[in-house]
Amino acid sequence: MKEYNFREIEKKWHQRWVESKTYRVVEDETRKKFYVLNMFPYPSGAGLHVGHPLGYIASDIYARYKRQQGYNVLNPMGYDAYGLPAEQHAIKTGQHPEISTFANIDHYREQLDKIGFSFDWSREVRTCTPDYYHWTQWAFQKMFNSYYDEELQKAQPIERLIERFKAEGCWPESEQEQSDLLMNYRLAFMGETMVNWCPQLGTVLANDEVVNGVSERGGYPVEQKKMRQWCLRVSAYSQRLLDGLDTIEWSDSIKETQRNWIGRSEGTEVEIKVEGQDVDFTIFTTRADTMFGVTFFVLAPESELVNKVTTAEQRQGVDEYIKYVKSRTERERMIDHTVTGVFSGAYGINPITGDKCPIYIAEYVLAGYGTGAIMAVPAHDSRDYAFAKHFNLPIVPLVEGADVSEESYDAKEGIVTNSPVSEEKSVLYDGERLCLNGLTIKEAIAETKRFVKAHKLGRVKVNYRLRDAIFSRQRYWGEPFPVYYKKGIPTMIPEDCLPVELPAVEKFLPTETGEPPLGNAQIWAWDEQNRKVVDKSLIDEQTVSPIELYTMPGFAGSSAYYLRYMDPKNTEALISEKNANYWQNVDLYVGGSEHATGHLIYSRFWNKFLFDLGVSKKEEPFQKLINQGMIQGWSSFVYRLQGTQTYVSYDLLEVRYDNAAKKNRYFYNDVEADPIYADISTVSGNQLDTEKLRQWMPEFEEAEFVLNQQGQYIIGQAIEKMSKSKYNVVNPDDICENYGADTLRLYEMFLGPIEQSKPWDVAGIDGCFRFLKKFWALFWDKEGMLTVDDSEPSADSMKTLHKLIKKVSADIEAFSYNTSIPAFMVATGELSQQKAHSRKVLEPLVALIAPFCPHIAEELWEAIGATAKSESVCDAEWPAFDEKYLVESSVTLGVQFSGKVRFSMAFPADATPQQMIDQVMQAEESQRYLKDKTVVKQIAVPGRIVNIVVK
RNA sequence: GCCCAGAUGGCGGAAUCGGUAGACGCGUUGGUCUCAAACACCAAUACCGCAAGGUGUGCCGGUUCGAUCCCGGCUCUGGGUACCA
Repeated sequence: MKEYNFREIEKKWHQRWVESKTYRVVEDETRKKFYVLNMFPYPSGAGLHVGHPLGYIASDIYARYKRQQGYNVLNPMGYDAYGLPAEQHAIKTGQHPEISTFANIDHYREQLDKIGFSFDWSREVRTCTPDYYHWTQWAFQKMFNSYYDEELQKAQPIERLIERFKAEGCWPESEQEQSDLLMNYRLAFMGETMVNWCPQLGTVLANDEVVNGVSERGGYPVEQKKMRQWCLRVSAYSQRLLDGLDTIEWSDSIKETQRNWIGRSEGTEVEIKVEGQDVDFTIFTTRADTMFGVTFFVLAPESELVNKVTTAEQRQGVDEYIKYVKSRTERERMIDHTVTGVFSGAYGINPITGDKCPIYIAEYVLAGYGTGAIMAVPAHDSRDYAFAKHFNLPIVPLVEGADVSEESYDAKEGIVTNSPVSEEKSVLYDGERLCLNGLTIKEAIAETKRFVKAHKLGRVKVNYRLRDAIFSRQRYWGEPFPVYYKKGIPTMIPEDCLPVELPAVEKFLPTETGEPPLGNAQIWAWDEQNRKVVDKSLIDEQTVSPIELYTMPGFAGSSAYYLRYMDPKNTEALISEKNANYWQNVDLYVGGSEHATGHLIYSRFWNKFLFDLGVSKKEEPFQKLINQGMIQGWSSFVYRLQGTQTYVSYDLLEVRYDNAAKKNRYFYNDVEADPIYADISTVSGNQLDTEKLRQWMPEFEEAEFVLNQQGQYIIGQAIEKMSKSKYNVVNPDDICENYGADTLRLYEMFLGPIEQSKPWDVAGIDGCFRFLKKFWALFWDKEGMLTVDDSEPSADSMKTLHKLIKKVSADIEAFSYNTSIPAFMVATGELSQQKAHSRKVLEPLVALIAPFCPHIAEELWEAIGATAKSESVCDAEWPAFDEKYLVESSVTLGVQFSGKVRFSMAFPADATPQQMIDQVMQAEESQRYLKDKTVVKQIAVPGRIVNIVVK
């Protein structure tokens, strides 16, 4: 038999695809488009691991399938090339980050090419190249020059706002004041905001880059700091970001995550007067029904009101408290929820009851949400309750039957009472008093809103948790801002001078004076007259001004890359009108769910802005989203006795659970052993190759091992995310080498549902490889000659084929690849049994497997001299399903007695229920189940079941 | 705490409409081939039982002729989020 020589086959077709530009995509108005996209990778030094291709393979199968259906499929790939690891590598080695980044990209490309993707590499983008970040800078400038018009609910040119200010007579004289005024409206603006400052990384971080109070990358502590930063007014789009979720096909869980992140809450703002002072403040509440239960007010420590309100006697205490709050890191605040706070000395007046209530300052109220001030209702809010108990403040229950002696009653269910307790406790407004007694909580909220609105005590307000994104970073390896400071006023470098290229620097660390790394750049000033970047020494504060030293964050370049693929070489625009109209938006986007509150929010925001500008043609960038699960790695541990070079086999250790640290600790003769990662290459099964470990890293050279009785060193194992630092990365290269790309593709899909995370396990890979060999064998006889002929296929073969077409088509549409591979296996077995050699069966079979295993498909397509006109199987028509081949004359069904299946029986396909029942009642097998029994009921559903209920 | 998803053999996982639970692969066992091993191929494989038969989709209950699937109540696991008023 002709051998399945995958190495030769795959090499041949990789060359062929490159030579004949098989995957080049050209806009073609006569064909329907389909846009498939993968989240582009960050090219890390560790290279591609087996987790990366999971999503790429899934989308490649879909792309190839759509292409065989006749769609013009755009399936591009590129690199998210700016990032912290490259910068840190540069700091360590002094080598420019571009060098390591490009080297990593080359390595990625080499690995990707082995797997046989149908990417159109002519459209590759890299976020760090000037021709790409030109348009990142351009979009930033557009945002700077736009504001969000609340009436039109869309972005508008800032000039319109200026005209309006002029018309209303509130346009200031000085340039500085004009700039300050507009900064409150621009979609990209400079703001003095509390930022997540990471001292170790020397930069600010966005909310989604902070996880559990430490930086996502590196895990360094993060503190709150007030800084002037570039921000994007993402919050302006809150409602549209929320509404858009209903129009896209994403998983419920990721939509829900985004809804929570946007955090819309409808509530009421109420104005509170401070007793004896000419100050009021506004509180926000979603529980307007509890106005009668307010016993104190609380301000956030960062609130500007704190200073105004604090009385002289309390000044010292308040100052000390503020100092204490500032000293706490984000992390400490998150972990430690002990009640802290201080009395300001002032009292606020409850406009509904007329009561005066003390105003406290406490860190449990956040400055960034609502108005930074709350009314506290300890009876019905657990946080207020804890605070009231701690400071001995009164607790007034307002819901019938609510017992608040032990804890607050937070539920929004029940009948309102005590509201008001008496007439004196309710202020008269225009002859009306608010009275909520007897209403449900829902009704009471609505009634209070009406009352507050009617008597101008406040307003109904919708708040969003979503914050504006901080858009500057104190780093080198990012997009430079196309901004200079003319007399201190941020000014845009003219659009036609873009891109402003990242300048060269000697050192990638911040300067000695604490400026960001770009402070090291000598040629970094803007000459207005000559319209170019010049040496800093020329700065004269007239026509030559300093350029921004910040760079843009990681999400800048990744927010609109999908648009650039539509027209990657365009030097005049981000995309041409023609290409934008043709490709519209991404039909299928594949990537990890970990981007739910980062990239996938920023991208939607960015696209909505470009949509308002008319550049993007669809309001939502990604119509359908599939989140591939993570492929986890098996991490291996060896256990080193503390203070020694002795490593003890896992099975000899005593494991104790440390409740305080919430982790296991290991002991050998009461000496503690620390788990240390060992590289998976030093391990086979659960045993360590001690020699390999000694050679792996110098720190193990002197290692001594305590082995178990069998003379083995057993390792500890854990399933974790694949990561370089855990030494559990399995790369796809070895699999390609040993089994071929087609087997790898098949196996990764066969592993389980695409959206599910699962540990990498090579155990089943042989099964996939065997299948491909069997599939290959369908086409050749013992002498290695083709067996394909032009004979008429048997009915059985046609049935097998069409069953397969139906199953595979439905599976691909549903991204359920793991179930279509078994279908191929079964069909292959059947066709082999049937000795099917007819071209009419085998040719469609090759077309069916092409999306999964393109190499073997191409080879067979060529070998059998496919009659279909397409040169490459990539363009082979997707076989049409025909029901007629599946029509059966009889149907075999399970026969149930009292709901229990007893035997199976063949029925004519067109039998009526009565005929089926009759047939069962007369059947010999039935008699034993009918004996001595009474028939209670007879049910038959054609094609489904027969059930005879007996007693 | 809140939100979301899930729980099926020794393992990964099928069952897409409420109708024969366990497809397919791995593993295991037996066999063929071989001097032998590997490869390959064939057969068996949910559990208990010699068998007839019985029990089985995390647990308890419900709806139904019939429930892995629908409803109510739990338990556990994974993920997200967390002073958001």
